[in-house]
Amino acid sequence: MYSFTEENYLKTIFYLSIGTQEGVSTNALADSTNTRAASVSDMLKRLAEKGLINYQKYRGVTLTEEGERLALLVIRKHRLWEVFLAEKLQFGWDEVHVIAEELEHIRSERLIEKLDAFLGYPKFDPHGDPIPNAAGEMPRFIYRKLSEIVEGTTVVMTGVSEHSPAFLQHLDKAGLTLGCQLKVNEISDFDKSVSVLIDNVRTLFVSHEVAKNLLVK
Amino acid sequence: MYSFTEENYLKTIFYLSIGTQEGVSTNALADSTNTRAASVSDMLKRLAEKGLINYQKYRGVTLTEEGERLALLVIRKHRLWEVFLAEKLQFGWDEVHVIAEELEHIRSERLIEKLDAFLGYPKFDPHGDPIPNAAGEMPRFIYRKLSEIVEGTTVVMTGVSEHSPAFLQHLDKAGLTLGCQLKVNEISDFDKSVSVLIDNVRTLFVSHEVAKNLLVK
DNA sequence: TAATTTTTTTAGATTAGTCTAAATTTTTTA
DNA sequence: TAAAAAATTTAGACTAATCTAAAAAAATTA
Ligand SMILES: [Mn+2]
Ligand SMILES: [Mn+2]
Ligand SMILES: [Mn+2]
Ligand SMILES: [Mn+2]
Repeated sequence: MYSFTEENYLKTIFYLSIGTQEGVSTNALADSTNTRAASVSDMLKRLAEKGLINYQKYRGVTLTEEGERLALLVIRKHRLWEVFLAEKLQFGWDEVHVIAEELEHIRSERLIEKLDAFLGYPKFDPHGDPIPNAAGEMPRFIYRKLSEIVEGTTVVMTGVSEHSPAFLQHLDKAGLTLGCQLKVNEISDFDKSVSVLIDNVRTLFVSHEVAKNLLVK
Repeated sequence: MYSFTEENYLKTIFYLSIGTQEGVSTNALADSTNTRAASVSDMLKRLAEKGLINYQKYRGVTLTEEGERLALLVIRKHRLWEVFLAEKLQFGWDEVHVIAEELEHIRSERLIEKLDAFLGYPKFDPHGDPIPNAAGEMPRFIYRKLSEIVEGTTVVMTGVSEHSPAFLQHLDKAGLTLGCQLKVNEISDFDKSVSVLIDNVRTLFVSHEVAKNLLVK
């Protein structure tokens, strides 16, 4: 059994490892976990001891196979609870993350398997992120950002790459939800803002900042 | 915000206080929390400091009003989660307690109010125990034990005073569930076992040990 | 490549919660 | 009511997770 803290470190290393081969740096971990580099060094020693990370002093860390499996099981629990909160308890997609941060540490395999069944074996969480399976495996989808789509193309909104309540509430106000159809009418030369036709019914201007964080397929 | 450990102590003091005016002893707490008396003494000092218990050295403890309110809020969460696990996830009433021991510490008022609504504002948990309200108030019902019912009387099973999986599984095997009607046919002079007519259809012999732990009205 | 800056690790403390062993207080017994 | 037993508290240590300050290593810059 691993502590909440250890599980959080594994999860953080997993997220910081995405899209890079290099090890995650001590400072990056200190930033993400709101601790100091010294505390991170201590924890890395312990996680290495337990065979969950590959760690050489001053060299950064990567997860071992077992470490990644554990990280993905925590992420599985996090995302399943988010689905529960959003679909069954009617929480907004901007509210579910903080609560799931606590629920993800509840230790009962049977609980999570039954929850999965109760939810109808969802494949994605409320933000469009894929849910790992019970073996700790997660399909990797490669989506493009709305900001990279050329004029005239029609795409579907499949996810977000920014999960802050402020951003998600902004999308709510704009009426941008997962699954909506987006036709890129025009991209402004001036500020790269995007004019999009939503679900063939209304036109919306999306700032480049927002477009960068909308994942589409 | 109080720690898991502090919440567990409050809950334990609450349960050990039931049916007595006297303070709860250090040893009783050590037994119930699987710690040593010395550890309990330490914790009692801290809880007293925070105004959650009335504590004088060597005299045992009682909860203050605030301490009792907090204990009842933890119990509220525990019992609501038990209802969720039993009714929505199809866990047996013998399985829900251990999982609820973890879930009861999730800190989100909105979560528990939404869970309450989702469950249809249940009044009792799967073992027949009443669920405190959001203000930390709990109705007190006084039920009798089946072992105290005189021959010829008909009663309804409303709860259990023993919550071990072994006992609950035993009741499952015997087909004794909350709400069933029990007519006391005969009480044995020899071993105090009770012959009961269940829901007017079948007769069952219930040992005194079991009868003592069945609450009826 | 030598000096400077940045990053990381070590050293030494702190806090919550726990322990064992010893001291103290209360309760029971004779 | 004094001695013995039981219950409780104190003393002193330990572990996990954190911190600040100092030392050491790596990376950058001149
Ligand atoms: Mn999340
Ligand atoms: Mn977490
Ligand atoms: Mn319970
Ligand atoms: Mn608990």
